Amino acid sequence: MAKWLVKTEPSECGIDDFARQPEGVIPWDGVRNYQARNFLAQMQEGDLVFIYHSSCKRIGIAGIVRVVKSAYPDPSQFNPESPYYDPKSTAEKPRWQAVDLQFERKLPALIPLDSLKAMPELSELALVRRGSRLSVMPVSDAEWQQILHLVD
DNA sequence: GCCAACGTTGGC
DNA sequence: GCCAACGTTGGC
Repeated sequence: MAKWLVKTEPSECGIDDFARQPEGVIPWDGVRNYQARNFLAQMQEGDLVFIYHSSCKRIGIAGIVRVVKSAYPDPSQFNPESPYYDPKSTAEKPRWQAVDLQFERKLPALIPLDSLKAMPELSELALVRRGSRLSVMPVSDAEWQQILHLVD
């Protein structure tokens, strides 16, 4: 079972949006970066995903969700009304993928970005690399454990 | 709100 | 294929 991290603005869709409907499924769509998309496509049912809050007051890892449906063509790419509409995408050759995510748990406390940056064990994690804008990234088992040790 | 870093686009 | 211009990301 692989592990991942996704960035999100909590004003758009944060861990509390998952917690509010713990049985519900939230499509993770709108990813429009090829590297991030390639990681999305690798996600398997049952994989665990850190939810990272960016561009907000309290930046950091807020909780964990679970992949409940592996990659499928992101419907928003076909919808002219959507901000994620991509006119170059076709049903035959969709460019973008989405997965479905479900609430797993909130962390006992938010893990601030500063704490993550301070850990030498995480220096390879794209999240803490200078200037990294990757919004979907793999997390190794070792990194996952190191991160959880900060709060569990 | 600022701005550095980055990814994408498009002219050549 | 190069690279300048542009738009976006995201921490501060």
